[in-house]
Amino acid sequence: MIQSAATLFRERGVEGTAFADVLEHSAAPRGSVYHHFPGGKQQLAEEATRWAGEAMGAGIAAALREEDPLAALDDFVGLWRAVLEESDFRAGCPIVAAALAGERSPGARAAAAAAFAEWRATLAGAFAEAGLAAAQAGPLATLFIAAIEGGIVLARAQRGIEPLTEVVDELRAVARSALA
Amino acid sequence: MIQSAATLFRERGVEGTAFADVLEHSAAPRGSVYHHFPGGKQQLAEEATRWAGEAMGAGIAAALREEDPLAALDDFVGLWRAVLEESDFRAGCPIVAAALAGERSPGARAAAAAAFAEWRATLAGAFAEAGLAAAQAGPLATLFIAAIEGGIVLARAQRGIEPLTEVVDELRAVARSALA
DNA sequence: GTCTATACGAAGATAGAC
DNA sequence: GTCTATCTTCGTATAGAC
Repeated sequence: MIQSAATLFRERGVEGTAFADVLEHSAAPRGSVYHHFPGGKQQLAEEATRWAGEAMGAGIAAALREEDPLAALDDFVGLWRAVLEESDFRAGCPIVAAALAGERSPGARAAAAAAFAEWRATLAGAFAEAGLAAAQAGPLATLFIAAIEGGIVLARAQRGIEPLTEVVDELRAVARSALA
Repeated sequence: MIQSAATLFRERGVEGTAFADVLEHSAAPRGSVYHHFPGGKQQLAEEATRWAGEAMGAGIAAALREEDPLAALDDFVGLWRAVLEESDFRAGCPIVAAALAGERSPGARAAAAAAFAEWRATLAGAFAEAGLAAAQAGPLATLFIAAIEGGIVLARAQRGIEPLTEVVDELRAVARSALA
């Protein structure tokens, strides 16, 4: 159910996703929602964001453990490319959706901030391991996350993969020159 | 009224903004809404997005006409910093909000794509004028837009300006080395 | 615990008077 | 053209039976 919520947040955003949609999508029992989520939609949004953030963070960490940052970047963007194209550019990042959720879901926003911070730390660690000074690894990690997320937004807007491709090509060049 | 809609989209997104909110914010006459916007909320969202996109595009073009890309970047981000801090990090980019609007506002999404494309062309032109090869100016412009928009999302999530500052510092370095 | 039914409010859209 | 009143739909949340 948390998983379903995260999936729907990708396409419709937090505000645009109704409780009934989540129930339908997850085929969960209708009557027990407020048993498991006494905090209502706020709580569901928060837990879904946290779950998605940690899942993606684990994926990032695993990739960076097995390969260098540049190879991981390619893999990661390949996944995004698949998500975008398979959804006809309707699906985006659930963490971005949560970050932009309004006052009605403050918990989701906080969970999004935590996810971004975790990703940044992981990526910065990998950059440092690859030889970058600590003071440079952090900001570079922020650039990577911001640019990729922004590239996904642009790709969704124009319903084409090119913006993300261009962003990643540029990031690759930046990382190469930074790590050189 | 279009202006009010764009303002509200910044904070609440397209789905999160109610018609009544726009009326209240703009102090516009209640009864004549469907006179001016027979297409309802879809039409309002589309026109507000187009208006905001053109206004921001004009600002970008004006800045790039008077100064070099690096100086314009600083000015532009200074404006964003003010918007973010004055709104306590609740306000973001209305074009991003429109890009993430669901199926219920396809016109807004299209207008967002047009805005991004226009900005990209303007910025790429400035990079070319500054001496960059045409084949490199376009992708670099995409990186700039994606990274800044992503930085704004990150800043809103963590309610702090640092992500945007870091992104811009990195972009400045990238542009310097590209234009060198 | 899970179900159905429903209360309550919000939001988009329309009707008809002025 | 602009107003008030209202219709309908939808969405969150709750109540009470099983």
